[in-house]
Amino acid sequence: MTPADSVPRPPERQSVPGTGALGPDLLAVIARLDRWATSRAGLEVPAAQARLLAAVEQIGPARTSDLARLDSSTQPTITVQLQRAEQDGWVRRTADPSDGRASLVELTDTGRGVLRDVRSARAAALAPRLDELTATERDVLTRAIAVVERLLDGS
Amino acid sequence: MTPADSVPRPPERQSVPGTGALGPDLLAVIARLDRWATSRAGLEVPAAQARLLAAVEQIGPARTSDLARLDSSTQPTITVQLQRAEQDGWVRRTADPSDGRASLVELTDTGRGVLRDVRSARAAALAPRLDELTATERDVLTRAIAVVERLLDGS
DNA sequence: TCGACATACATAGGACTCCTATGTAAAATA
DNA sequence: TATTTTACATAGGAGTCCTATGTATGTCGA
Repeated sequence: MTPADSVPRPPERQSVPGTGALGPDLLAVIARLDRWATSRAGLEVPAAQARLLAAVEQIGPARTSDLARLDSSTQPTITVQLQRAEQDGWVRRTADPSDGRASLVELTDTGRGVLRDVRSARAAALAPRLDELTATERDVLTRAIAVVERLLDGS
Repeated sequence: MTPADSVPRPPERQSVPGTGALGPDLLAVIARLDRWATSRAGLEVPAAQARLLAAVEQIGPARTSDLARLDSSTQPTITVQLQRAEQDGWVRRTADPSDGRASLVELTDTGRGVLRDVRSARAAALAPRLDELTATERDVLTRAIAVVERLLDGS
């Protein structure tokens, strides 16, 4: 019988012992940062379009449903966003030679340019604040990015 | 003279020397994480309402415009969200004794309960992935949260 | 080979988010 | 006290994103 057995425990105060409030804190702060940066970048490109372009760039010629999965979205949502992006000439769709139901989506040169512009607008919005951080703090952010990517790619 | 000094550097590849692609990378990954977590938490509470409750909790009895500023939002947006939250009994508004135009918003007990539930749902959504990380990785995230908070509070 | 089921995408409808423009009343100021 | 400013409310519209459902193609077993 270990001492722990005889000590009455207080009720569990966290549903997930070991991680504590890390999850909610992390989500709260990223939501704030997301809104902060979005409101400053003054993007002319709708956010969902920008995310779509980044997704297409990342997984190359891809199907609608693959893009939906990458973006934690749904197929109908991506279908509609793809229609807009195609109309704007930002992506190109070709029939999938191996599957008559599917099409493959890829960026056009225009789309690549738009994506580049979006990224530099975001960089510009955030840069002044990043410059005020210490090198150590920036390093923490860099490493955190890698951690979150690993967390997201877990499945 | 250190060896590093004698090594020819490649040309700057980013338009923001010193910060590199940190800004866009950071924003891209947090947007992904935000969507991922939101889609899994299966919240019954709309996201904007949850953010509002957290804001009210954070700055206590507060005015509409103070809440808007905290959330990088606008006064009309917060006004509407407050109306919903008040109808649901999540916040209470009292006249500001020192200013007839303003009212002070605070959480009700119900609102506090809702906020607690939202946080535990988010914690539960993220916990399995956080548990797969190493202690070092979780520590990086904890420190990154503090860094981002400092960055956001810069003004 | 044909029917049944699965898969990939399209369409429809609705809830939610959030902005700009503008109105109203109270406060502050000249 | 007249003017301007401030705090909040209202209106309208663009965007986001989901579930439900329809259609066509692919796949598989009888």
